[in-house]
Amino acid sequence: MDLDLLRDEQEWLAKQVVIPSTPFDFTPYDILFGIDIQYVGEQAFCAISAHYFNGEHIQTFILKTQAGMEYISGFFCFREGPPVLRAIRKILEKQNIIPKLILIDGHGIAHPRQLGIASWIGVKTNLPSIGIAKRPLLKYEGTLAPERGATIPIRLKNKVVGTVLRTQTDIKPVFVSPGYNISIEQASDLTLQLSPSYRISNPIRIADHVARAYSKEKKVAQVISL
DNA sequence: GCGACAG
DNA sequence: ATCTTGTCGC
Repeated sequence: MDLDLLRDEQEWLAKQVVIPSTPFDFTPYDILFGIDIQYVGEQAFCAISAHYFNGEHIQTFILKTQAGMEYISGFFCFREGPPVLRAIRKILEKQNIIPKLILIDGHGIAHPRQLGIASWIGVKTNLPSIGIAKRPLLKYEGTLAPERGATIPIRLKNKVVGTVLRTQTDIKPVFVSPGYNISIEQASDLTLQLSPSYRISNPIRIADHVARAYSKEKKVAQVISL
């Protein structure tokens, strides 16, 4: 695998990433997607959970497809991106559902080359996206207060690129960064809103659950196969 | 050279 | 991410 070439590709795509400084006005009945993948070897089970911005669950979709390549830290977008893109395109054309925002496991611009999986998806689809990771990729300073809603910034070369966010009191935080076309602050605010009960946001949590079940050959009611 | 390393 | 046992809690 030619990592130098993939690095060039990431740097090229990073130039196309737009991060506004002001929030966008979403409507309670705009639609967002929560996305997660489970792997069995190179088989990828991609689940997409559709929700309204008020949090209400609409529908869940599943697609079994091939991983983009092996996993290499820092190059996750090339493994997870292609399967996700296939699933999104199938929903757009076959289900006629168009999201206003995408939430995905992993980082956005809080990445050494500012091109995590969320940014890759955002650039490829031209849709606003947020990356929410369970572990940091960049070092950060400071101590996070124990209460739900507490935040501290994540910096890259003295520039703020994301937020350490505590979604539940006394529970480990998550690491939020914009993927594409959404502000750092709104990315954090929306993530908190969409995480009413658990550490992981509901849309991603449901996608994780469905992808996990299908990766183990188990069926889940009310899931649409793409 | 050594350690660290999203999912 | 996956590999794995017991265990705590709703």
